Amino acid sequence: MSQQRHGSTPGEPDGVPAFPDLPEATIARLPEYLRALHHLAETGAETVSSEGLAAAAGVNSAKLRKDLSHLGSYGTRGVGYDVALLVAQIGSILGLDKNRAVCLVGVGNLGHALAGYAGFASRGFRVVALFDADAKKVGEVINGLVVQHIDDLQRVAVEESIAIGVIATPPGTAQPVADALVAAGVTSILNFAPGVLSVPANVDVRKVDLAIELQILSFHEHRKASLTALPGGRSAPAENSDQEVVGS
Amino acid sequence: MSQQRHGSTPGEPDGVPAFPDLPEATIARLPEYLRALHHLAETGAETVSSEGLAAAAGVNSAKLRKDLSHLGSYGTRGVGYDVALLVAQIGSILGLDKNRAVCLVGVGNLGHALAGYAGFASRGFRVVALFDADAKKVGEVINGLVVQHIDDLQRVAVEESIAIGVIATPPGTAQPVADALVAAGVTSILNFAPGVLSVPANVDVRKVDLAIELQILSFHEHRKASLTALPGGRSAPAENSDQEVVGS
DNA sequence: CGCGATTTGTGCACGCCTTCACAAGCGCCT
DNA sequence: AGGCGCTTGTGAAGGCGTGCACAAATCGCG
Repeated sequence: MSQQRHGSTPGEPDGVPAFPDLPEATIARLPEYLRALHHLAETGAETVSSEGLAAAAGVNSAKLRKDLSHLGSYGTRGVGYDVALLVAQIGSILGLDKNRAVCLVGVGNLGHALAGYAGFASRGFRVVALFDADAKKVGEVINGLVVQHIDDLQRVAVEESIAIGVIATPPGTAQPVADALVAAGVTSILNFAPGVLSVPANVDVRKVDLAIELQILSFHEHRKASLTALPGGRSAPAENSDQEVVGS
Repeated sequence: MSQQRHGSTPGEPDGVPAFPDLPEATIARLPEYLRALHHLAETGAETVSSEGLAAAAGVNSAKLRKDLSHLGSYGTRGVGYDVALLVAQIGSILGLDKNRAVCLVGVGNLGHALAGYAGFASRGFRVVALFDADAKKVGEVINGLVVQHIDDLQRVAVEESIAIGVIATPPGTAQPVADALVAAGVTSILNFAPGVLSVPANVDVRKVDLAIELQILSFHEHRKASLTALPGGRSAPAENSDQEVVGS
């Protein structure tokens, strides 16, 4: 601290700088903090200690304090953090106050579910368009949105100024869809299709592969099975304590 | 190398030890390697170089070699890796040859899609049971499986020896469901509900939060927007090259 | 007004992971 | 048989992230 850090950066109209050098690991945890803070706010809490918020978010309290210190000094020593202030700050840093428009490509099994997922709207995202390559799906209404043909992607993306695209197509068509999204000006992609996408350097891609998650669990299952096979009896597990989350 | 490393560990009936000390980061990448290898095998490739496989999996070739070296010496210098052998080895290490039984709790929007997700069955997992607390959902048939009431979880889990459970319920019921899974003997949980689960130390939990992924993308979108606002004109992006995946 | 209790913010050390660079090994060609 | 090119496997260095432990700061109370 000793630095105020509250002023705005030149070129940034609103009061919060963009934090270009925030550690990636911290960024990945901010949404979790935000969720925990919202939950605390609903219970009427005015302030939280780092210990309390850390427990609610499932992390170490030292890590939480270090993460928040990167955003500036928003706590009061001896008291804790102001819940409402922190909610506003983190939301602003994540750019959630922009109410970002998102489009979804591929309304198959998974895409259908994503189109109706309530968790998106409740956290600052608006799904504004659905696309599919299958003519039989075009025209279908899902959650109040009409499925459009993928050929209309470019036009709609520009009209609605969509910057984030979600790919929920079969693996084979993921790459051409990504190319189309990039051509339409999308600069962030969330990909649910297995496989590696090739995109320009200025486009960010995050991948979610449901089968990979299960395979990682399977490995640990395999490991646990071979451990309990030999050593000095460990049938009854330790008492219920805190969470053990594997991997990242 | 210089060590053979191919023999089995005492207590491990089959030929592949459980690799208790495999780095977590390596484990998380093995499924991606496996997918790339399957793809290569379909195209008829007999062997792959680390460079080629790394490209197909979207990672650095040095990282790939170090990862594979942890599994033993399965490559031939001057030639590359035997695709079929590597597929078998990684599959075995991940425990995918066990054809693991998985149960899914919560057949709402997302759970419905997961129940029909083809990617599970094609990669060594069998969804053998669906549960829900809503009496109106019980009895419904999804993808050939009948939705059962959550109260039957314990009985069914034991009958089918289910070790992996997937939670796709609303946030509020995730913790009781996790408790029920643990009580039924499940030792690995894949959680799609936002929030922190508390489980015994011997149970592994992996979390997938779709909204968090979008929020991370939103941050980078925010950052990019404030960067292009000021500096020496960067409107046209760099040429299409390799992927830039943000975060982990 | 001063003091003690409490909690933040951070310097520091440790460990994990990544990346480079190269020696060791293998196959092929002559 | 020998040499040459190619590729693996790995030692070492650097960077990042985590967690401890403590100084600095704030509040409340006597």
